[in-house]
Amino acid sequence: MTTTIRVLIADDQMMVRQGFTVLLNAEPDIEVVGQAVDGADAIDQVAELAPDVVLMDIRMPGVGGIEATRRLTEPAGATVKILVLTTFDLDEYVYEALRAGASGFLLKDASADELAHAVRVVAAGDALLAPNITKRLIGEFSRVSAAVPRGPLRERVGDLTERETEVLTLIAQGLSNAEIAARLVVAEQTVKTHVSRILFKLGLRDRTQAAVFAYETGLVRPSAF
Amino acid sequence: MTTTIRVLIADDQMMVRQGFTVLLNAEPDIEVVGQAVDGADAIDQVAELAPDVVLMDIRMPGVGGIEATRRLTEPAGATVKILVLTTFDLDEYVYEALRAGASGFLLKDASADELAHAVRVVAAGDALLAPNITKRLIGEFSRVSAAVPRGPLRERVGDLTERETEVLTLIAQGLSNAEIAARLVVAEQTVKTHVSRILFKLGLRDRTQAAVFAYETGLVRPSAF
DNA sequence: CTACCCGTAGTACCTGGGGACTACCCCGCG
DNA sequence: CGCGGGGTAGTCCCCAGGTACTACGGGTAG
Repeated sequence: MTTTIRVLIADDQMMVRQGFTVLLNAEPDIEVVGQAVDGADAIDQVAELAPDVVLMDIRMPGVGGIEATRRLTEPAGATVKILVLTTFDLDEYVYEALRAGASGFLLKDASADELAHAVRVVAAGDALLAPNITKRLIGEFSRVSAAVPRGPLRERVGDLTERETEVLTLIAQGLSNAEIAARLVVAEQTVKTHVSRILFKLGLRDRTQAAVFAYETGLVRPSAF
Repeated sequence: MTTTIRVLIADDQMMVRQGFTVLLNAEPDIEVVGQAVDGADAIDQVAELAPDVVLMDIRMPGVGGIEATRRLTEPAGATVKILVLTTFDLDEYVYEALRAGASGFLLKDASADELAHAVRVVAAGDALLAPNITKRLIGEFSRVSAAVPRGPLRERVGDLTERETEVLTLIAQGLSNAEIAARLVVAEQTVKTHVSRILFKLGLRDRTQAAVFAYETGLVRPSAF
């Protein structure tokens, strides 16, 4: 914590690299230990210099910033934090970068203070986004994870026993009775009994409706989106 | 930008209200115009005072902060921004608050500077989260939306013809072949042909898996409620 | 102690769903 | 002009899935 934060700057434009280097070296607790001109170079230099934080531009020739971020954060033992910097705040970039493992996302018009603060935050293991990006992320998050299942349907799930609920979730994964039986280590007929009771209790006709029911009530959720 | 930012503070603890009031009134561009002791009070005062930003505590007697946030942001014409403040940063609170429409989420241990900065950010229409919360949100976002966005599954839907896609969505609503036939005004056998081709093209076994597929790829979505 | 629920499992039966064909019509494209 | 793909539809066949009914051991609420 008391040691200086070692930073690597990856950007294809020399002016940008030098500008940020000057800005950051002005901070007593931050030291720019290297510069990289593209993604491949960044990966090499990270291996060599072991910086704490990489300031990563997205638009770079050859291996881009997002791909480089992915490769730097992919390995299990990776400890380097990536702070993505870009001129544009296109949604795609942001989401891709975050999925790639970036700890932060700033626009290049950020002030020197903000930049230094961001470096400290990500070095501490936290994350930081430019305010308008945070807003979009929240919006996206809400859109994706909204749909709180609290309807009358949801209630009916409560009528099912624990075992029946278990079977229902397996039905909702597309498993056949035989597969469910194998999974639960019971006879197939037992599964059929459960299935029948589930359908009866929920007032459904067949397993397909049961699967739909499971999704609609939020018992199971789409693993993506 | 030039006008002062009008802030309402909603917290059941008087000490907290007064503390924040003093802190914020020290800022030249921020003015605390009112205080509320619980969610219901906050809703009333917002209607009366029309503040730009509400500092909202989550734990309050009666109508809690999250419910109050929901009611304040629900109406289409709502312009007030909610900045949620809490002592604890439990995940559930954060996600619920963001879904409820909050623009920001800070811990009460934030510095005066951070608080004032946060008020300005949300007043400007952007969003802001405490760093460690940002980190968790990013993690959650990645987890939720990373899985299969551009995966092989999504592509495969493209192989289906228009009619087949139509049939698939009906399958995913739990309809039987006969019902689908009636809906599309064709013979049941025609539906069976479509279903067979759908299963073949998608590499699935039965209509239940097809329904699951439809949900997983986002072709159909849980209708919420 | 009795009654009930849950999970288990069996037998017998019926049908909707799905596979494997074949076939026709229409339309757009080379 | 012929060819191919999409949508339609038919036949034959088989089985997974679902219904109905019975049954039994274990747990627990009354």
